[in-house]
Amino acid sequence: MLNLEGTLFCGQTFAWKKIGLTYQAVLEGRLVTLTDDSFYDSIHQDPVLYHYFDMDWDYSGAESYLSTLDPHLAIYIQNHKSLHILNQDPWEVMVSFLLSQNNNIKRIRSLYERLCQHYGSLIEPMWYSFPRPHQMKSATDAQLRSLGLGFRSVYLLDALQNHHVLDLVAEQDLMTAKQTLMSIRGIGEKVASCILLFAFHQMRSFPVDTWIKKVMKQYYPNLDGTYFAPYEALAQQYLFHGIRSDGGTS
DNA sequence: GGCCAGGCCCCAG
DNA sequence: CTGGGGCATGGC
Repeated sequence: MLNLEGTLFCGQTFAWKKIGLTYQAVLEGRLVTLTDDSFYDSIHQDPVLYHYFDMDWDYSGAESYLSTLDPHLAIYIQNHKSLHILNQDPWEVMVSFLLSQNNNIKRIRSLYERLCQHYGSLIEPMWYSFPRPHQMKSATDAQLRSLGLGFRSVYLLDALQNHHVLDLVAEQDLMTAKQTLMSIRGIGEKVASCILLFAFHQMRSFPVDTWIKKVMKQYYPNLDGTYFAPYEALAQQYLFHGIRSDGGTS
């Protein structure tokens, strides 16, 4: 029983909107509409969605392991059970998390949407695809700044010029892949970890942002992500989503 | 009206 | 190599 709202709004993707009881986003060139009730019908009729929602990974096994390992995680997992890690497009994830630095999720969403509207393709009235690199070829620093990217503008321009490194990353081991990604201006340790997790499903990845720093300091002062091995990424998602939506566990 | 946001770059020590 | 200031912008 996948936690659809949690999965779509825990900060791993910025593409989805909730409108009434429906969840909508443009995915691979078409508008997808889901509801909690019809979710399983939808994904079983659609291999693209089935893979996007990562239905074949053993989430309940990992949840059991983490719940037994740690009492704080047990609470967050109970409260938000069955968050999945999506299989997203690497270019889209790279850009999204370039925009994420020193920024908040609301504003990341709005920047993401502006990029779609200015450079993407119109799919249906009001709905645009996320732009492919070739669609942004003419983008200039001034233009991107006028959309509100600020200092992140030069990072996106560098990513545009070097987007082909994503082809290498797919073939590389975790450490090498991270180094490859970090060769792009504006991609450091944290953003690289997010790309490896959200686009390449590296479940050993453990992105550390300001929220995770806080929660690690409070609950695990002498530990790092390896405490949660081999499910670092899933633990990270529950800690991040849990601390932001519930606050502390006690 | 400051403070902060899914950080990173750069430069001083 | 480590620490900390600066960075664009806007939601709160």
